[in-house]
Amino acid sequence: MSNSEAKAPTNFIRNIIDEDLASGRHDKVITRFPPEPNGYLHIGHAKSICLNFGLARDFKGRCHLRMDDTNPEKESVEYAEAIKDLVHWLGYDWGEHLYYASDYYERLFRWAEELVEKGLAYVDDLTPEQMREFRGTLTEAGRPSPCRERSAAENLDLLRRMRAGDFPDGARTLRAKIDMASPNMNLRDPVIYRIQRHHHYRTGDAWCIYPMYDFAHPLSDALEGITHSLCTLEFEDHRPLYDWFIDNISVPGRPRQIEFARLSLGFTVMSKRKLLELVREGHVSGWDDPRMPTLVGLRRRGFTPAAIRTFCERIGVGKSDAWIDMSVLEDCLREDLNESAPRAMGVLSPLRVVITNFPEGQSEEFEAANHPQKPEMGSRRIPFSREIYVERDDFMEDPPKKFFRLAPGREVRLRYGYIIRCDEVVKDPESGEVTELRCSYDPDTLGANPKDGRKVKGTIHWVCAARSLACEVRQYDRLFSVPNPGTGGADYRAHLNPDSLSILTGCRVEPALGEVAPGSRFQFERLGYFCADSKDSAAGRPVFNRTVTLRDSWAKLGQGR
RNA sequence: UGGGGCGUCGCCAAGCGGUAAGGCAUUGGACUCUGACUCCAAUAUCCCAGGUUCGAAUCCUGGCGCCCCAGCCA
Repeated sequence: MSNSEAKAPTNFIRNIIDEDLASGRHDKVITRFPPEPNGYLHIGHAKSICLNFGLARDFKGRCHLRMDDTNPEKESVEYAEAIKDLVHWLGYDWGEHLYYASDYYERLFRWAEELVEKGLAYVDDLTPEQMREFRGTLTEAGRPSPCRERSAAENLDLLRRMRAGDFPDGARTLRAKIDMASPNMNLRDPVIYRIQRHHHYRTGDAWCIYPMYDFAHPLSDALEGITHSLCTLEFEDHRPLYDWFIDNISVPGRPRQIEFARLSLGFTVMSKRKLLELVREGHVSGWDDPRMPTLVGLRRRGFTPAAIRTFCERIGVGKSDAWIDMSVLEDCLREDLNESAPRAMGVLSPLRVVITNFPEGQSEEFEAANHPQKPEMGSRRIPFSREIYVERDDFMEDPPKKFFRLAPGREVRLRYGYIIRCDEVVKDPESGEVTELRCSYDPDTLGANPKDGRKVKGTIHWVCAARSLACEVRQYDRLFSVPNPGTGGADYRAHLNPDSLSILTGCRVEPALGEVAPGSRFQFERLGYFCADSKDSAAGRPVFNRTVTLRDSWAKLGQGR
């Protein structure tokens, strides 16, 4: 990892860990990333991954990857495998410490029995509706279930029969016996086991009862020797319950739960439910659609793991609801890509230019550096001939002030090549559209400034007409047109940005780009960073995704495209 | 009107009684065969009101605002 990632900024969790280490409460740091394999990881998960694995790295501890798979209805191996793949892609390794909550089912069940034996849990016969009624409301205490005072022996028998399959789904639950009048709803005798005959992707049909998150999580943490169990803010209210289980069950460890604010990014949505809907309803092409905030989507878009790591570090960790601006992510990306991406030239919207004083049938090759600041990245040869393509946006018939590009009578430098002057503009007689520029070049300006001292301020990218390659380029923009989709009573789908994808087919790139490997990234000079699509790009027929544009101070002036 | 949190520059975020770090964004300017990169420069008195103190963003009191909780989801 690069130097810029070396010094992680401090945050309240690091402070807590420092104190725990100083006070002797813990002598090591073991964290865990506990995804439920019921969906694809997104940038919000990346924050948690970087936090947990980053802490473990910095404190010389370790971080476990644990599938929090306690709800067979929603989970699958596909998701679990994708999670492992993406955590690795992000640059983290759990070593030997891959765990599954489902591997703890037997142990968890024994702990449930322990609770029953201690008179701290009971089997309840209430229906879901009744349970809701008995639970009370935010301002009124709940009432005890008629089953609350069953004997330990009866409860133990009932619990075992629940496991044995003696009762239908949903007929009974195991509940912790805590306090039906607690102002904290989580303490009003929470359910810890439910009967649910559903095939589990790992345990198959071995179980017909499954533990709830609140029960399984703290115990799994304790079992693995987790010292700091980090989760998001909405679990703050669950901490007393988390501690209750740790306090009342003979577990081997004493993990500490700490909550932090989840990540919210502008102009996108992050909930698994919404992301799933976007996929199912076809608003995007799939989980890996380059417009999705999923890690598979970002990867396909061309994001680098390092950029995402830097981002997670830069946004910090706190307890206030944080809305991060997309520009922070984009800046991290540009910072990384500027360093690592080789330069190339591509013309998105080609405009034919004929160099009238350059001999027909003749051609030249120019030497072009692959990176302006990094000679070690080498160079390549770029073909040039009488006919070339330049970007349509780089010509204006009636240019405003400070337009340093082509215009009638104006001179501009061809990147790595000659200075040319626009002598004539050819238009379609019917539409009036500019179809071609006739220019002349100054033969003395290759790698040199004009001898007469005249200044040519603009440099534009271009490509040889004959020796360039046609290709498709997909330009992506934000998926939603408002910062917080779904506000103001509207359905978030109403805020989908209709222009989030535009496919350009007549693009031209320099010939060297014909055989690029899928996934490889380039900076198309003056345009942005692009990567060969991992699915649709093929040898001789490349397809590029625009990862992110370059900063464009011209566009900022409101003059640009 | 129950409980749990949060409130420092447009967006994040340090700060933990001693006189407001940093990043992104923004605005000037330098440099430039990418209007990129890089580089300089500019920009807050800390939700409000009282109080304690020589001194408070940091402590106390009272307000105000926002978020979360009534799944046999996680």
